[in-house]
Amino acid sequence: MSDAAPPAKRSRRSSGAVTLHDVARLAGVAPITASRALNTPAQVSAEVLRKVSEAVARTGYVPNRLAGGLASTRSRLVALVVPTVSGPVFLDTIQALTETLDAAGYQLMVGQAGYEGRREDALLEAIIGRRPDGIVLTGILHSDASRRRLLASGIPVVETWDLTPTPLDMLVGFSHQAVGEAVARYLHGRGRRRLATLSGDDPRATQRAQAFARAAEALGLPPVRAVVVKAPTTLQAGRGALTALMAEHDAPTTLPATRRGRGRMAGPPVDAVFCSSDLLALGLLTEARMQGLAVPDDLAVVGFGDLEMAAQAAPAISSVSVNGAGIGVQAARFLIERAEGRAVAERVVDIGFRLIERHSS
Amino acid sequence: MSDAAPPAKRSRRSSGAVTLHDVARLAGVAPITASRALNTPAQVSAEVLRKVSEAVARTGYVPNRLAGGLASTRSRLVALVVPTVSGPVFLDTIQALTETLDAAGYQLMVGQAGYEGRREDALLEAIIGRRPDGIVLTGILHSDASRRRLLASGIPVVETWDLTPTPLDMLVGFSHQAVGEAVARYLHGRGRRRLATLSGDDPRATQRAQAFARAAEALGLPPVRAVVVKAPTTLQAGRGALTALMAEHDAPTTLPATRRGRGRMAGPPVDAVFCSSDLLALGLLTEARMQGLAVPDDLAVVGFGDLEMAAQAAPAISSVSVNGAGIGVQAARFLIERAEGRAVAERVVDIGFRLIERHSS
DNA sequence: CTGAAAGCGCTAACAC
DNA sequence: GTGTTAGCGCTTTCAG
Repeated sequence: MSDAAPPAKRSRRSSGAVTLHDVARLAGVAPITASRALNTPAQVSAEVLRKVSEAVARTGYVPNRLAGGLASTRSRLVALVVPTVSGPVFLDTIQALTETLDAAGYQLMVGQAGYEGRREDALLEAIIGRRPDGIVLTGILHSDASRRRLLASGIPVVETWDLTPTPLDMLVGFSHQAVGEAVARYLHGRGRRRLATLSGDDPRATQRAQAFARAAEALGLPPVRAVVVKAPTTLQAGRGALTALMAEHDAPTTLPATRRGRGRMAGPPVDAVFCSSDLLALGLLTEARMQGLAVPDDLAVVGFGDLEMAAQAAPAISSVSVNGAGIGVQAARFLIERAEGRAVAERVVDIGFRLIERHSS
Repeated sequence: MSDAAPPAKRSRRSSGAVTLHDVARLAGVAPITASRALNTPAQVSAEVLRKVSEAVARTGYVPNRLAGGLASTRSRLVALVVPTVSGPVFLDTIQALTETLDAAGYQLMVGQAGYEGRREDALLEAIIGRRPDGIVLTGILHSDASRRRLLASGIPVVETWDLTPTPLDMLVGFSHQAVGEAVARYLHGRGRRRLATLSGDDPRATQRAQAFARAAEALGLPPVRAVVVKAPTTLQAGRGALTALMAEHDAPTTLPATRRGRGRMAGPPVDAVFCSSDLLALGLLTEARMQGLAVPDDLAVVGFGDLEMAAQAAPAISSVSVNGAGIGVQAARFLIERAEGRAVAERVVDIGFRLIERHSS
């Protein structure tokens, strides 16, 4: 551009950092050639490759991915939306996601939507603005506005940790309904009759608890007592919930009022609890022991998430195990495939779950 | 540009998304005016503001932050480097960081460096390439090459969770040495004489353990037995370590060989253990109880991190509490100040720690 | 295999 | 208050 007469007025800002131009000049090639040496080394002669590498090393050049992303419409960035990072549940997924993406040259951006769903729209706008090559959602999307926005953006999306017949795009998760049913059948099979749930108030925990209650009813069991605590769940909440669970008066249930009170038996009102997290389960178990309730004899406890602490507790806590890392790996693969332009054949993966039986039930 | 004759050949790619141009055209103003309406509404007439807002709403326009960042050299992105997200220790910091940044309109990008320090350089390059407005490091930086790179990039940096006389830039943390000393003095004051450490092999845990051992020596206590496990620490590792800690033969210590064996007394070889995490402490405590060792009578246990589980364990575990959220908030503030162009007066904040005494010691 | 030109979508500098 | 112009640093397109 400025090649001839005027002293090439160094206008405007310029971050001051080394650019591809500088590298190219030092290597004695055109900028585009330097670019190719870095991005598609196969397309360039050995000689050029050597000179460019040397220039990069000498200058400490670090490519500006903002510029690259703008020019190529590929940001090599993947965004993740979690309710909060402070729950241990999604940690394995985050870890696996980061590692798998990283191995393919992508970075992960994490956003917290909170459990209220309040910030979801704002967060999504911030994410879309960065033009990520993919978005991973934990759970399925609530707001309709957000759904439309996402669809309009054309960015590949993976919903995770849930299953729905109407996925936005791609999906890797499992059925919370199936979990609730499996646990109910299991406890029934172990001779438990007075079932209860202790759940955080997030949508997925609620789904499990409701399916659990329905399955219990189908098995001919009395109404399931349901105690709900605020998400994210804590040990403390688990401890505090014992009283509510064991109270003699009728606790709120998910069944119609006409059925309440039917089929009550003598003895403690509850002989098995399905908790929506291992944290709740451990808290409950701790408190039960302190109050002289025998686990599992008086009370069976089943958790969810299969955290290390569930296995290491005394007694060891039965729990529903989900392959969180597997979800992360699969989600990353989906996105990478798409980013590389390959079409994804199977867009939905049910990763399943396992009920791990331990001493608490 | 193309205003006259040729049919303005719609060249090249164009992501297809709505751009500021489209919004401006619809609102009947120049692009820069639309830009101002969005970014600095005070500089624009009410009439223009209304028309632009309407155009944005109608088109579903989401600004391309890649382009904005490139043009303004402000990406509104902050990068965080953690060893791994799978440890609960930094979760509060991540949470607080995300929230504080978010409130100011910044996004957080998370990178995992691993505990090996192997990936650190590559990760840093990936981060610098995104031209974030700030970088938060957990711990202080090891590799010299990385230090130079970071310095050269000119990006504001906050080191956290540690203290050093030679910070790279800004710093918010606490002294691990002071922690080790405080715990040693505390246990000595409680009448414990045969001290031990159980630590992950990360640099900060090692620092605490070594300071603990030196302080014990200064107090005239026998050599401190040191058991080291691989980071990240787990409950399992804590359980497994009991045997090594209680073995009668000499375990490796951090003191010279000539001092070993001096001052040995009758009874169990160890009567107090300082663990580098609450996970280790809880595992140790669980195993001790199973083997019939009374806590705290036979064995005092102190953890680190003050996780909820420490307080909720039975017996409740004494622990060193660090204000992880405070670290996150302060780090975010530092970076925001810098990004807004304000100079940061005090560049180092010692956030301190508290030893929480509970039943385990 | 290498290069020149054009422009991704936005904002900093000046004008008016 | 608003517009014009010129890039930010890179990569695509098209030509050798």
